[in-house]
Amino acid sequence: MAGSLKELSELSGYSMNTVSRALRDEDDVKPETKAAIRNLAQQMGYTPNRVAKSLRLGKTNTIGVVSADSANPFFAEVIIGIEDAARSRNHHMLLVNTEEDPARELEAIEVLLGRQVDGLLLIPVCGERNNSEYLKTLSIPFELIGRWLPGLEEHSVLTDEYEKANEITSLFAKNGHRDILHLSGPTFVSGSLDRLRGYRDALEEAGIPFRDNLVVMTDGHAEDGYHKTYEAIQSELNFTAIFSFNDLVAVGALRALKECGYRVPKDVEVIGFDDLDYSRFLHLSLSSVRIPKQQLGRVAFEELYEHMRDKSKTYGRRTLESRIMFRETTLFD
Amino acid sequence: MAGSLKELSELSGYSMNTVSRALRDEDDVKPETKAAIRNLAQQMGYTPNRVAKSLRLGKTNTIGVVSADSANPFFAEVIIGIEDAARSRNHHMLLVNTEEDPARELEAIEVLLGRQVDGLLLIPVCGERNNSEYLKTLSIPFELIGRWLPGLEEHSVLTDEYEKANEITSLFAKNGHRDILHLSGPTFVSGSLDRLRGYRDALEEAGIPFRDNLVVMTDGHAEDGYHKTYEAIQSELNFTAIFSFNDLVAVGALRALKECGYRVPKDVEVIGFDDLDYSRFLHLSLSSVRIPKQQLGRVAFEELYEHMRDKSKTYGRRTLESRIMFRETTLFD
DNA sequence: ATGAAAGCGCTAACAC
DNA sequence: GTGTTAGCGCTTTCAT
Repeated sequence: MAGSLKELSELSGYSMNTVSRALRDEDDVKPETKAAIRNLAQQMGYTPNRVAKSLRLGKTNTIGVVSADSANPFFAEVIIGIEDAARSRNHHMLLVNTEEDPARELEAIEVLLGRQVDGLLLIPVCGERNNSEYLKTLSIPFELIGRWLPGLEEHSVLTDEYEKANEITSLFAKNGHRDILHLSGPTFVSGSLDRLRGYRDALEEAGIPFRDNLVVMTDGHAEDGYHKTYEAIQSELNFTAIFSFNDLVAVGALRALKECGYRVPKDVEVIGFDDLDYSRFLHLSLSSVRIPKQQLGRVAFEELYEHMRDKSKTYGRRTLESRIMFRETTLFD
Repeated sequence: MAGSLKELSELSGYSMNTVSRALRDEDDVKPETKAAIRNLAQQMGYTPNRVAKSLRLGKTNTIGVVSADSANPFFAEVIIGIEDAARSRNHHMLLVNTEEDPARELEAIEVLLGRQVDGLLLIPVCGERNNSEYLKTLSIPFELIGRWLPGLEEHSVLTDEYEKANEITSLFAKNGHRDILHLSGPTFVSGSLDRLRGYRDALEEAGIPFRDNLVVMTDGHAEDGYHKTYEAIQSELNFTAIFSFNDLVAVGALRALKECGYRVPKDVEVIGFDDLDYSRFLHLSLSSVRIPKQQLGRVAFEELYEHMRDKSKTYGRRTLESRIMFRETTLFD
């Protein structure tokens, strides 16, 4: 396997330079020479060493992807989109997970820089101890996906979460609901805030007083959705509709409702967010907001790619549109 | 940012060699020298260039991960496990997706080799047109995860799928079921075969004749599970139990059963496979086989790591144990 | 159309 | 303890 230009040079009788140019199909090499060299290369199964190339060129054709939560099916889809776009641009992806830990995120970025990635795509850790200040000092291009960081809004590719949260809540209100439980996401995720704001503003617009205890924070997973809903019911918190931070939490909530004898959507209407693949096939197909997950990844990469090609390009926020899917857990359509 | 040893050398007055050794904390450098150099490095925010290091050392501390289906929550978990183990060994991961396409897989491996990865972890495409012959010619270590390839069994880290499939089917049989529908996985996934064999052998052991039409192939996703189950019911295929290839398919099946008026588990018992996170929280918590997904990834990496350290080490198959979780979609326990 | 030589940033072998 | 030198495999001037 492998081999090197030097080896090819010795075997072919041509200089390393000519061999290099021939293999890269430059056009100032005589066709016959080119053919001979390429033949030889093929024969000995030569594979160019991209590490050497990267060192020489000061460019690795590699991006770093720093994900806060890649077990989440939502981000798994986003990452597929990134990979897809990267591949079509001849780039690769070093993937690092942070488990929502800012220290790990910082470390990840540093080590990726050492590895000379050409750009960075992050699903960043939000909340108090975020790395926005550090990110601002970076000398390579970077984009944030599905989340935003104060002062770095222009670096984000987002969706219309506020608008959809607002719309959902407004619809509930129009349908006569006054006690709408919001199973919110963790505060360290910026989307939680956007969705909460949408909820809150919609209530205000509908003239319904906002009530603290109708917002119950979850960690964004099914298990917590289940427990928090269960507890809410036990504590005799009355509600007739649930706007859930995401589908996972909604699945847990549906389970708790069922165990407590509530019928969906008759007694309680439920809507999720994200629209995961299987949500449509649940016992009650789940109403949700369809976010273009793969596209989020693709757009983020393309945006990053632009900045890698033109370092002077200015950043601008991108917002993709999502769509509310009305299914069996809600009554309206 | 960045800088280089040369720069540090000039600024500090020491030779590049000394600088290099100081930064790597070798012990034949005078403590004061070391301190001075490290200080300076810190000051100017020096980050060692790992690309240059890789070239020099002929070692990248990077593994290639070739996944056939990383949108699948099952493999998403596996990949978390890989990443976790890799990180603790100071390795990184180039992730490439193949979408079950052997041509893409081949291309992925080739380009990863060009990138000088030290080892390869694959969730390989199985079936007719697989790349097992090519894999055999590889000069770097590799491991297959959760799937096997003929002639490369020793390179796999697997779970006891056959045994659990057998056990499940036997339990159904003991419970009096004679018409057990198996929603099988696609033939291009080796696990489909193992699970099917387990089903088949169990029937034989129980003296129940195997019937072709009780095995319905799916693509492993919820949507197909739904459609295939729906069709099976419409075609008046009688069955009183379903052994599903995985949880996703089972979710689809549960939906179809509900739409057709069957009650689970009274009319039809259902069991899945894999035990995804949210399966416990479905309307009916799903009985399933809990596969240690992250551990699968971790063990595979450790196995690979051993081989990267000692190229002469012989390969041996690893089989991890899974566990059947009895929940509400089945009657036995 | 082809070749010679330099250099990307690093580490290792060998000297002193 | 520290310095000198060579070289990993590649591309890029600059000659010829």
